Amino acid sequence: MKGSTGDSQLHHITSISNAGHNTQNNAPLTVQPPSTVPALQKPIQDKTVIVPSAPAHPTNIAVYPVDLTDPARLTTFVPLESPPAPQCRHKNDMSVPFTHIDLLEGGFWNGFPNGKFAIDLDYSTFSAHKNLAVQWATRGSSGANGKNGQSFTVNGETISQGRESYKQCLGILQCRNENCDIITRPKTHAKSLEKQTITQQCQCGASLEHFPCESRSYLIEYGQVGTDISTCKYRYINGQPHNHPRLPYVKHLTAQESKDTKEHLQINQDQTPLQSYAAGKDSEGKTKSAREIGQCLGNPDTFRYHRKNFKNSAKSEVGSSFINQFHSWIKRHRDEVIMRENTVGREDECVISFHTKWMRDQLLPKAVLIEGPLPLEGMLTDGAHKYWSDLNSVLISTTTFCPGIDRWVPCMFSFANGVTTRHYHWHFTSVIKSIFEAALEYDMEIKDELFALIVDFSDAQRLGFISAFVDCFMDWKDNTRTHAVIQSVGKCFCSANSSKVKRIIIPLPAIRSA
DNA sequence: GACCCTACGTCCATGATGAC
DNA sequence: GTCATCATGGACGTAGGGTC
Repeated sequence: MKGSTGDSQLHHITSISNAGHNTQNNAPLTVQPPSTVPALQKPIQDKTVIVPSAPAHPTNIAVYPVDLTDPARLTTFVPLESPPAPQCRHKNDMSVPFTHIDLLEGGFWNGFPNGKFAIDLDYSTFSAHKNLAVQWATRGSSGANGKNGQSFTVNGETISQGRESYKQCLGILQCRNENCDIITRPKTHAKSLEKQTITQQCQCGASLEHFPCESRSYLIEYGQVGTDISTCKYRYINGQPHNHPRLPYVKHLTAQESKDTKEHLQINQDQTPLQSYAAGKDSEGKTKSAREIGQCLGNPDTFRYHRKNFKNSAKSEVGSSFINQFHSWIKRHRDEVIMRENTVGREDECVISFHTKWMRDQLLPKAVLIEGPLPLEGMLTDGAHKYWSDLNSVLISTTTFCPGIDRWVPCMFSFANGVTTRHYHWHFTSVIKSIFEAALEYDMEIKDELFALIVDFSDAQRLGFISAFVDCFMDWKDNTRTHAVIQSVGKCFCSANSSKVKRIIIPLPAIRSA
């Protein structure tokens, strides 16, 4: 959003300096560590206790403010009484306490794992915790997997045969000014980090110094059956404790924060983005603001980004979601929208056609509606394949030229779940019946010229039009012609398949006399 | 380690709307 | 008409995974 910067992300946190932060693209968010937090580090064996009385929403920043303990607090957890045997081929899981993800402090993956521990997970747990993504600045590597004829892959039956990757922590950037405690997030690409260290300045104007960190975590993926990722298993091994504080600027929502954000967006669907960002509502009144859900939502654009993703995912749920949205749209515009063919549950093809009265009138020859000897304009019909979020569905539209506004305008829209002859049959049935209706309303004679459409070059459109043309005329109470004659008229329209309407109009007198 | 690719996340220009 | 606010979408940098 224009004018918004990362400044606003954390201005409600008292320990954080707002000065000078812009974005990750120029000046990374920097923070003054709280002076009151003691830097107490104990051996890992003394830290194996869950933090008591975990809050209801442990990822809520209002409950868990930015922790800049230096060095960062070790992750607390309850170790398994019967840990699995170490199997890592590089022995990285030797002498490491194992735990379960629910036994970590707060009972969730917070993105700042610190200290030696290991976890075995299945795919559903791994993905539910966002693939154990970390908030540390890291540089990853897939190691020697697959190199030099080695056969370490995700399909390996055991951990020692699995694919191993690691994430190397890149530490932090600290200000060279002794009186400045501002911490800056290092860039992850080697060249970018080098440039950042050389050229970038701290908010206070002093230069930056890179403090590397030796902490490295490992992930082994194994046991996958074929390409079915849901069968994959994981062993995560966290490395040595980090020698620096947490980074003040987090990049990702945790799994719980994602869930909270989704709920927040669900509740506030009818609100504008800024309304729902500022404060939501539920049946009991106001809910918390988006920035209280997660630290990275302090940036309104990040919230907007997740909101867009949420709406897109909702759109892609083509079942009841689409029906609800369409129903809601029709309700809002029931005074303007005229529903035409609706084959839901009636035919094999799903086609829902609709337009407005004004669009219906555009289907008639323009000379009727606008004074003056205007020529009959043609109609173009085409299907847009990427309009709906379901790529198998098509928006079929018939358009015509409107001299009054000097623009091509739509006359009929159809949602269709395909583009077969029958789909076009139902779309053109709507078009032809609408022309009947409009012509009768304007006391016009029903004659073939009214239906001089130009169809596209596909057989489906041509055959669909002929089929609809025949059915509509056969059903017309005043029809005196045989099926064969009507069909020949329809074919004649389509045989003049051209972008020039004049070519269609010319043979009409002969047809009518046939 | 270098390079490539892609998804993610943020910035920014632009247009719509409403208040004054 | 001017200005402020908000919404939208494209551009672009970054992070992370994959490959060599």
